[in-house]
Amino acid sequence: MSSSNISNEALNIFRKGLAQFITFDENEWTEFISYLNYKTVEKKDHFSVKDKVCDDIGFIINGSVRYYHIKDGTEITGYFSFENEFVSSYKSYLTQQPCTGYIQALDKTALIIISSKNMDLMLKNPLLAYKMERFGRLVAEYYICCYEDRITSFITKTPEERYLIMLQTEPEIMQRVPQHYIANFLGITPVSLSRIRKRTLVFA
Amino acid sequence: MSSSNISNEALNIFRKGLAQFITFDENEWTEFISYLNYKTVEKKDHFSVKDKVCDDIGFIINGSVRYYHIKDGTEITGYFSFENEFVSSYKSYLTQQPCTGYIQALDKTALIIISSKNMDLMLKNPLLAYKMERFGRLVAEYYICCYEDRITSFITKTPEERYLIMLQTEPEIMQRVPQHYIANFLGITPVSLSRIRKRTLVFA
DNA sequence: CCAAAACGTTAACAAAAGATAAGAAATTGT
DNA sequence: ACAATTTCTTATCTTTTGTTAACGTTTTGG
Repeated sequence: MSSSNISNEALNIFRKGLAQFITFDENEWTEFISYLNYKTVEKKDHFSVKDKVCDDIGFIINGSVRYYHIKDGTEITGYFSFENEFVSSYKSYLTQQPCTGYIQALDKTALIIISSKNMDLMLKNPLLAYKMERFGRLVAEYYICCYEDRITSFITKTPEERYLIMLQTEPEIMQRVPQHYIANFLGITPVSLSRIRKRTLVFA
Repeated sequence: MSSSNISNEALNIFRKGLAQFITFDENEWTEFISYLNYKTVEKKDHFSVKDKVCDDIGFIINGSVRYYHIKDGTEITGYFSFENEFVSSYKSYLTQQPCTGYIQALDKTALIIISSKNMDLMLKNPLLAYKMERFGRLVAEYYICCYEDRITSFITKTPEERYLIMLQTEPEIMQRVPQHYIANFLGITPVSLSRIRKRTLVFA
């Protein structure tokens, strides 16, 4: 894991990615980027670890990560993040409580980082406060929608249905991550997913 | 379903409930409450219905509601809200897309309502905009934490474990809500929950 | 390039959950 | 108070999933 200055290329990618939520004028942008850091995480290294507070929210410039828990000595992968997405152990970041799981890079991953300290400073900086509150609101609302869908699928769908839906709605994830992580994500074992695949005979 | 003016008692309950997220000075409060409505929903009536946009977010003064989907003609209850909690079909409210499910009162329920139109107006009202952005952020972040926990439990726990944890962490819900709704909430059938209860022999 | 590790499939068996139906118990509405 | 409805349990049977282990393939790391 290394930190350094941020390239203009990375900043431009970030600015485009943020446009989904908020845009800055030049004054604001200049101020905003003074609060950012840059970090790279080598493949298999960890972005955050269990029992430590996750102090950072990251925006992935390139690479990918998974979030996993350990249960009975076995890793269980709960979600993934890819380029142009945020990654954090949100509950830990937001509440400053220790993480219950790990975030690990699946590839060498480059991120722009907003530390919780810098986020707090921006929320107190008159030039940025309003926009950062709004930014935080819109990002949180975006994730609420994602999470709501996911919970609904656990409640109303069978594992097989969740798999078939995922094939259609998230073909990218299906191709980029190992199948046993997908199984965890769907809430089943890798063996069970292999059987579902054989049963449904839908190979994308 | 009826609307009317809001009693001071209800407003005080609301103000206390909001204090978890945000406080208002008297000027702000006077302005804020001019955007609120009051509504009662009779037992078994609906707060929001499938295929219509959920235009309201409600704060429950008293009563309770459940959120359910219909799958193959059967109702599947996804969550509950009680006194001093918010209720909405959040994704529909936030994105202005039609609901995928129903929100129904379990008892006669009284709510203070923030319509999405009034929320938009407050977000444009200079006296309130900043605080409402912040309020929205904090509420959304609160729900992200709840949802994250729930997804993690679907990924890492068995139905039996989820039941036992729920007994400990949400005894209130267990007592107030019919068991077959709890089963849905846990992601299993009512018959299966009955078996788990027999197996574990833990009756609160 | 080779050994080790990781990954996916399959099989066999056990455990759990789903589906359906029947009946008891509790609640509700009139 | 009592009939109707809802709720919970139980039983039976089927389907699915979990568990463990074996095996072949692919990928990884030196």
